[in-house]
Amino acid sequence: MNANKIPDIIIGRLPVYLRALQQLSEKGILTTSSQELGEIIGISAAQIRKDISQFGEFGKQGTGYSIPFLIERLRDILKVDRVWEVVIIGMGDIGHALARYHGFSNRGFHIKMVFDNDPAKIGQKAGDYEVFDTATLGERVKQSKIKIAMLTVPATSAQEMTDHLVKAGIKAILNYAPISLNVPRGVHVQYIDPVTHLQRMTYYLD
Amino acid sequence: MNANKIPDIIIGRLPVYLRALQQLSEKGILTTSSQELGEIIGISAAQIRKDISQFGEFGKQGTGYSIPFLIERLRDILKVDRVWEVVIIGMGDIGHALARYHGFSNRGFHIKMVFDNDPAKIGQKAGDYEVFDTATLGERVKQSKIKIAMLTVPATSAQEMTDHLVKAGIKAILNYAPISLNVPRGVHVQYIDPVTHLQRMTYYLD
DNA sequence: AGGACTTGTGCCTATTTGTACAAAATTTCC
DNA sequence: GGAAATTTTGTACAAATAGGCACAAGTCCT
Repeated sequence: MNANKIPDIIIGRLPVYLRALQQLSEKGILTTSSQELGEIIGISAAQIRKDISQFGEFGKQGTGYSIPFLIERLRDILKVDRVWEVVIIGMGDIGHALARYHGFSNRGFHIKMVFDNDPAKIGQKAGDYEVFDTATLGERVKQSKIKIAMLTVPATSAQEMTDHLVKAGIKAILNYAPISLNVPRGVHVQYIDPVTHLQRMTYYLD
Repeated sequence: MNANKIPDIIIGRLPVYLRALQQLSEKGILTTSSQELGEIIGISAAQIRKDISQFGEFGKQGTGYSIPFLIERLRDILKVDRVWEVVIIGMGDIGHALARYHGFSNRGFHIKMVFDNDPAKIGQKAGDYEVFDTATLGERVKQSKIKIAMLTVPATSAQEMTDHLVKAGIKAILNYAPISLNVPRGVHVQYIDPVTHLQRMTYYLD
């Protein structure tokens, strides 16, 4: 409803809402309620209503939310109403898997270039991409004004590559290396480490 | 200090602490402080002290924390002082990458079996593993009493596979499919979807 | 002995979540 | 056809949770 500062915890839930909405949309469903959405996602209906109402009154009493409209609003809010170009650093198994993944294009992202430092890989194909030398990373990223990187290098070189990326103007890093990255303010990092995710669950097992 | 209920948000930070400590340990460093740890991870020192103090008085004033001791305590708390057997469902690119990843064994996990439903893959090798038919998943998982699964199948079959896994006694699922899973109480799910992670960051970009 | 560090925690503040209800829209049922 | 029941939102208020500050009390080093 207002342009106040939105808590990051709410921002983190919006992509999940969006994903569920697009899934409903693909089934041809046109409206939903906070109740239904909450059951799909596993979040309370009140929380969903409150999160969404931070940005405007998108629902209608008695009816719920128009799915196409809410998708449009969320894509706008999250700035994925456009296509973001992304680079991948590191063409190991994971980088390769990401390069071949077809789930990016219809959700706001396009892989533009991929890099590795292994001479045996440079110049070869990974998915549809020619693998570039990481030595050329700074210049290529700067020139193309790309803001987002996926980092799939070994932990030992992750910080070094991060420094290069930051210097080249990257503002968002999706880090697959099992290490905490040090970045200046204004650069965002998200972590994907299967082991930390698993360890978070073992606490609750017998 | 007490055996109260520990908030999940704290549990979620412990694996990150553990990872940083093991990294320091590999460098041969024997002690650290909440200050130093906080700078590495990007969390306030007070929060780290408070989190750790939930489980006991592991530090020493003036000195900080013994890294080997704190690692031991965290591994105990998170129950990764043992080795958990894990199955992977889905031998696409990501499942294959996980099957070949060598970062599990020294952090508490061991991949025991891998599955796919594609006749062209069943019986073949994926990493060091023979790919089993998902049709045999229920029986094999039940028999080996495995509690943890990594789910790397397409979104369209993720819920169906989840139901099989739950029925077979799986209590923790690391889900790579871009879909929210419906599971009964007592079954834990962690989500890894690169797109939702990316979308969480685009909000902050220009 | 004194100074520099560092923990664990009490207290306070901020953030986050839950509850409940008026108001609006739709559906049901006579 | 219209009244009553049902559904659902958005929000005010309350409760619960999480995080920051600051300091007494140890510990180490010189």
